[in-house]
Amino acid sequence: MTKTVPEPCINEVDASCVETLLGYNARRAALAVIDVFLQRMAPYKLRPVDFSVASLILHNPGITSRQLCSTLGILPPNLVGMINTLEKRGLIGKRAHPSDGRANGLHASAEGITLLRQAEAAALALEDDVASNLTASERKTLIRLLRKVYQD
Amino acid sequence: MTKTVPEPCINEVDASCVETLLGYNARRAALAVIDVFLQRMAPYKLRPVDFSVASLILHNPGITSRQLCSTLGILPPNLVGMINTLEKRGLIGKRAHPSDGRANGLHASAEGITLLRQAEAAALALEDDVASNLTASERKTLIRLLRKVYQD
DNA sequence: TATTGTTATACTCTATAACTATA
DNA sequence: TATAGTTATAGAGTATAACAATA
Repeated sequence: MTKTVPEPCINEVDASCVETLLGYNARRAALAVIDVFLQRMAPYKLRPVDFSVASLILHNPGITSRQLCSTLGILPPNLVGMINTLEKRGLIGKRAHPSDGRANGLHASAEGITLLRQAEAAALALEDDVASNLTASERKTLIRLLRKVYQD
Repeated sequence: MTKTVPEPCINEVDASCVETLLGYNARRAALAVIDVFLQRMAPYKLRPVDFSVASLILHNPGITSRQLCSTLGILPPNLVGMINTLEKRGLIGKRAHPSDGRANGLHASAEGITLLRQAEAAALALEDDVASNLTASERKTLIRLLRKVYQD
């Protein structure tokens, strides 16, 4: 009989205690996608948040800052800089809101529309790559289940 | 025939442009879980990262800082403070590594083991709550698909 | 020469308080 | 009085460079 000697140094880390947790896996997956996003969207100078903001403006002409904040879960003070940057780049513009003198309606400019369409195509393409280990059906399921987690 | 008047103000925001993206949904879901985590784990004074680090030490006695970093995707300088805090709280301790004089083997103390077992039970309970809209099968599928996104 | 652990530090992201203009 | 947008600022999170001790 060989005596079992205790081995105080870890060769293979057992990460099952965290890998079984939804929060851990969601965060790791989100960071992995964001990592690829930052690389591939660099030509458009759009971070994930900028892209979400600009894309929502593109598809919702006249949307207000407040609506962007509540949709994306951003705090108003943190949106100001993003909007100003997009405006300085000539991608969006502010117009007087038709019924509320305090608010601005946000609209994509002609250049904004052109660039954002390219950016959206690039975003779809990078998501195809980052989800290359998933079938189309699995990807659809994944998104559906993620929405069930954070929606109400 | 009533004339269709263009409506420049958005009543219902169309967020489909971002809600169809994997990255967006993964990030929103991760933030939702982390939000609940911060509230429910406050009694143990453990943020998500602290919990992951401590839990890995508990289940891998003798693990090194370097191993923790590569497992969790943390940078070494950012781990130092967490380890020191856990040590000052008396939850973990450093011992000389058996074969590498540069490294420390990290071990949970008796108090650490007691607290971390409670914390792990609390983590499982809060994940049950945050995933209450999912069946057991859906939750298992969700975690499996998330791992396929960020692994290799 | 390469690696572990560490310090110092810069940069980004997120959160809070308070102000103005309008509803 | 409440809300939209803004400013200033504090705090948390994340990143790089450089160093001492050991492999």
